[in-house]
Amino acid sequence: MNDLLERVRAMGHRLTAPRRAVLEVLARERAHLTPEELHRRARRRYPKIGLVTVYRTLALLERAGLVERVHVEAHCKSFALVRLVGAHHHRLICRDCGRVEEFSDCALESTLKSLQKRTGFAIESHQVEVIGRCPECQ
Amino acid sequence: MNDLLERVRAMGHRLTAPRRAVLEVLARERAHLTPEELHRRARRRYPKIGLVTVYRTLALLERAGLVERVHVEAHCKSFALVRLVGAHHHRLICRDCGRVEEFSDCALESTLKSLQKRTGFAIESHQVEVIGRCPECQ
DNA sequence: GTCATTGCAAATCCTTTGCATCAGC
DNA sequence: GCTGATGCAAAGGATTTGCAATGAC
Repeated sequence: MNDLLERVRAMGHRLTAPRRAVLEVLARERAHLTPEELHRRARRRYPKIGLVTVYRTLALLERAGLVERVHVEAHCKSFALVRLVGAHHHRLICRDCGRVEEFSDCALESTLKSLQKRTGFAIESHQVEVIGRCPECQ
Repeated sequence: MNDLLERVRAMGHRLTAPRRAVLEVLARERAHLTPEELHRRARRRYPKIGLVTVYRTLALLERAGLVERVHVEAHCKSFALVRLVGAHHHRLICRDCGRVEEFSDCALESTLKSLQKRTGFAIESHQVEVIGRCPECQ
């Protein structure tokens, strides 16, 4: 949590109460949340916070690479904190509670290499999302 | 193309001119398109078609599993035809022209097995998206 | 002829912007 | 105190809905 705050500050941004509230919610809940859900929860910590600020904070955190969109739901409206910061990472998501676990060992290298050979594409990146049910929800 | 039309009809839906137009565009362009782009292109085949019908057709095709959302862009607004129908499949997408290639050999079985063991999640599905530049765009 | 489908307009969301005020540093 | 950040209201987009007219079967 403190490292998150430090990161925001290090990028030259101010550490304001609304930003703290959003980051605290994201860090505490290990799930992906829509801006609306995030707003509702952040309000419990800082009642004055407006939905607009949540949007702006998410945009800031996304630019900073601290938060990413999750693609399980139809419209991809929710966000989750990036934990394996900076590193190559993917997500394992509980379809019931939305809980997010990260992992980095996707073992796709050889698959990508043969794809590249077969299609002629110059492969630049990839994303994996695994859906399941977490131990608690089973 | 004809198999697509047959599928729609087989599900008990009517084969109307607007639906043909949308399917033709999706089948011809090997890329992902937003509802708006799709509308613009479909209009060339059937000028009366409204944007609303494009939305409704996409919803129908998505329910039928013939079309899926693509997640490259920030808001996941675009759709692409599913080619390896029914089968397990993933996408290789050109970041410049949006062209989509499908593949099914992701070789993730052992990765998922060990993930499942490590996290206790009951894994149900996964999706992979690979981004790169196609031969033409390089 | 029947009933699903369409197009239009309007409603409804979701997200972004403009602007005066506020608060970190 | 300077300047970035906030909240509010309003604008802007995207998507959905209501309804009468149309067209597939």
